[in-house]
Amino acid sequence: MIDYAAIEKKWKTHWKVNETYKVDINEDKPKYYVLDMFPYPSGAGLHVGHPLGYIASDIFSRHKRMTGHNVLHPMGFDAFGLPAEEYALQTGIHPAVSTANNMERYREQLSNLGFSFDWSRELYTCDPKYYKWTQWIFTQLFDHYFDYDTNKAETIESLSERFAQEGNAKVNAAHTQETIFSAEEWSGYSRKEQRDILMNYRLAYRKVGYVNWCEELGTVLANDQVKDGVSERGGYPVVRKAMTQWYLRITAYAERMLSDLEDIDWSHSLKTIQRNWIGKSEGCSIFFDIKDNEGQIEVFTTRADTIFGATYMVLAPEHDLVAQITTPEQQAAIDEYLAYVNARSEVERMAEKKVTGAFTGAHAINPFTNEEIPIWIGEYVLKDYGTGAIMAVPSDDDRDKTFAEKFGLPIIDVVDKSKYPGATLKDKVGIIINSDFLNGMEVPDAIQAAHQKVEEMGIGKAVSNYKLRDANFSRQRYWGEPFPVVYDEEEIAHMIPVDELPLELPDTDDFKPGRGGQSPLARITDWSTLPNGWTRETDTMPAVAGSSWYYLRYMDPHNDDAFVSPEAVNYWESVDLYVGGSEHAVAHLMYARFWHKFLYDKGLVPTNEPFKKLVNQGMIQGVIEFIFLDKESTDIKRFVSAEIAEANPDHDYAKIPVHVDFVSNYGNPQSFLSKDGIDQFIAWRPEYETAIFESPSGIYHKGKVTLNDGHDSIAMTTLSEVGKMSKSKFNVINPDEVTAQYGTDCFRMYEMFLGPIEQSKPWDTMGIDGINKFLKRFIDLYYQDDKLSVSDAEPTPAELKTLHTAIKKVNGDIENFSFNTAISAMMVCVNELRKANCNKRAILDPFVRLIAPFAPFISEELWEQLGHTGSVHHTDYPQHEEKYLIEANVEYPICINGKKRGMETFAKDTPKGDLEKLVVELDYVQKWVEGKPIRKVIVVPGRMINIVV
RNA sequence: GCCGAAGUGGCGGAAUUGGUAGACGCGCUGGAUUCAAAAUCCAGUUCCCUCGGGAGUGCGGGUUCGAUUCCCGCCUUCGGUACCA
Repeated sequence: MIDYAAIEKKWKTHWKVNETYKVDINEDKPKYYVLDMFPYPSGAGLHVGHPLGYIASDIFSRHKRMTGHNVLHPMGFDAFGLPAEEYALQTGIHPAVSTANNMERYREQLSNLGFSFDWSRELYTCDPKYYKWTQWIFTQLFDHYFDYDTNKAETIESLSERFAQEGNAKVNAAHTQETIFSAEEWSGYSRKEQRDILMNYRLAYRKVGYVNWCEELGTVLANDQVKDGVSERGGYPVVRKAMTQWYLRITAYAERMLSDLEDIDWSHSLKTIQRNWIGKSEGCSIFFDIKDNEGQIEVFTTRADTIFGATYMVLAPEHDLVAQITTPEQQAAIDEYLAYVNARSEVERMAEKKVTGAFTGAHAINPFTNEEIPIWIGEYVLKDYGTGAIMAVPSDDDRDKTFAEKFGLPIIDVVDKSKYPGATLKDKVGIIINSDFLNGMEVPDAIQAAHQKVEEMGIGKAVSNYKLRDANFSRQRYWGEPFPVVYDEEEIAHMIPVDELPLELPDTDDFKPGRGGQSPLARITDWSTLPNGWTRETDTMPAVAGSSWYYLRYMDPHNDDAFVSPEAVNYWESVDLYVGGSEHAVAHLMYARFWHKFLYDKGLVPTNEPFKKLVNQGMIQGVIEFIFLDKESTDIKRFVSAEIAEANPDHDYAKIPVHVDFVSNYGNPQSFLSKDGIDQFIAWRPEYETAIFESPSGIYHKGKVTLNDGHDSIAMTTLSEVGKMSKSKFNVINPDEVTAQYGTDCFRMYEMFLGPIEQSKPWDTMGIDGINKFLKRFIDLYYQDDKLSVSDAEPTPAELKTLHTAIKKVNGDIENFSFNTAISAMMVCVNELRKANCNKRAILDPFVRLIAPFAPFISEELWEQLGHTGSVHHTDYPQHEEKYLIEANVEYPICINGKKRGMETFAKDTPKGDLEKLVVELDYVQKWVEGKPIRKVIVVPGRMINIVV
């Protein structure tokens, strides 16, 4: 009997002392970079869901290593983040302390799972040595703009020189600059004015944005801290508050991020998510004149063909023109509406789609009809999409139609869809009517014709628009990277030079927000105010900052002179295989691609994309168990079991989650709370000490059980629902318990055996004993009467065939990330070797190496017992030899009209023609044919034979 | 609504290019061993059946000698996303 705990301890120490998994640049071997997504070290520790991807990537890494690659497989922590700060607010424990503790726990748990990380490369984002370079990359983004003509980032100095020579009219760059100026005007601007204009071109820039502001809590809230328009904590109202914040101009890279998706090996679904998120739409921008006003309204539309049906316009409530064009008579109505909009949070706006709006009193001129059309404002038009203004075509757009109907605005039909039954307003089909020169055209042609006309008239041009928005990069929080930014007396932003970085996060013990929703850093005035009167930026960066480039730092983690050395990055290039959850599809994976492309433009990295291949692992879900609280019970709380609640669907019950540790038959539909379970529940939730627990089996009250007839014990059945495994759902299963019982290797293989890696599935340990038995039988092959017993006899052809079949299958399956089938191939191998009583070294020696990536501890132990020195993980992976797989005979299934009727064995080299004749003469074939003519005999060599009658 | 993924025994799942449906494992049934149990081992296990067979991969069609696999139309579940002009 093998002592798993002892060998795990032994080899963990051995690997650490001997630096078994340490890796360095080695030009003699092909490199391979395998990366797991950066974990956030939460206080709850690892649960059984986390390791799923780590186990898969570890098996893959070990396999790559054993097939001659120099494998970089690092691990570290995404250590800045909101949970640690919230925890600090509740407990007073400094985020640096709780984060360090959590990381220690993670490190321990991860190394217990036998992962082959090179821990000498560990990094964490809250380390000043690391965030020095996060800050430095930010300063680089600040110093660059994106030029659409060169299609890459260029220095801001070169832009400044161009402005001095020719103004900005011809500059084709990503920007938020609203005015056009000449070279002369530029030279006439003050230093402050020039810097403000440059700010509108920088890749890291400041602008006014909106945050979820909660007055009562005095703080800014993240979207997921807001529920139904009120704060999750306390339920206080949340409004939108304007604040000047830092943004990253990710939109500049929209087109490149979209087209480069073609070249990377990511799942189809992930690419689609990113494509939709970037949301390219092709259309046309058109300027509308405003009656009695010099300004113009620019709109973006994909349906320029419907412009004859544009009977009014709508601006976003935040649109800059609103104040200018509102007439005195309408001022009150507009003010009232703006107040209403401001009181509504983003979330609320999305949740209830009410039709609201107000008339500005102003009119625009439809450039095609020359009609005056009213200008409204309405919250369904978004400031950040397109131009923040639309031409409304109520006859051909659902939202415009609802709006027009509510406010009594005119509707002109411009598209005849009678030829397209079933087409909705969204479909771009039909024949144009009531539209002058466009009449009679099909919609797609009319769109082209309208674009051409718009350009001829000089009132706009065909453009692409993207749904993607620039990234808000400011957080009014403590636990994040400080911006390397100081402001002078004119509020001009200056970057801190690299030799003065890192700008360290100042220490404090007060994590409450500063005044007016500022970051806690704003209260540390001796830090935020400099001796010369300049001030520091007091906001901090979001968690995505550190995770946007960490994969590069692993290549050269201790470098104080550069974010990564050219030598390291030219060797390791980029991540060959990235494994992680699809929940990062639009945040982390977008930002990292954006940063990488910027660094590529600067020549600082040799590749255009950071992650060549990406595999999404599924989630391991948990089962959440509930009992039902009668909402009408007030004095004495009354709980009922799941079947009582089900029987009374009209009664009002609250679903109360129960900690899964108390539940008997956990995970089964018949899960229940026994008397002990109820006792534990009450100990856990003392507020229910006096509650009554009612089930068909009896009643529990204050520790006493009254049983109903026919029952000998109480069972409160619980409702079982599959859901996310989460601390808040009380259904977290910790891997430590499983590994203690079965051993780490068993746990690793069981998680892989559950099914395809990309599929989500609920955790249950029902089948773990199958893996346990398999490992025992595997080890038993090597032992006789508790002693190692391996013979040097020649293996039989059958034994070699068994082994090489497994070798072939396992190699292929690992490459395909199909670990469940690789394991079953090894199971088949063990079963067959057992039947053959095989204990031959020539078979068992390769088998240890074959299983090594899956079961690193057991294999290492057996390898040593077999008398080898050196780690099994540094040996060569077995490769199959075709000669052992060749069979002299083939067993053919014999089918009549596609139905299998029997099996026949023929020599492998029997000619097709002979097979056809032999088969037809078989007794049972004759019986099935019953004299009917045989139309055809199909022989698929090595596969099957089909007789068609 | 839109986008994506997936529907196969009692359960997790397998079937590499259209070629033996249900590998492997769990569970269950029977047997061996045991005073007994656990553990272990052996055998069986898609469903129906008149023991000849018949049906069968979400449902309904189609292509094919042959379809879990390809095509058309639906249904269900899960995940993402949402006033995107």
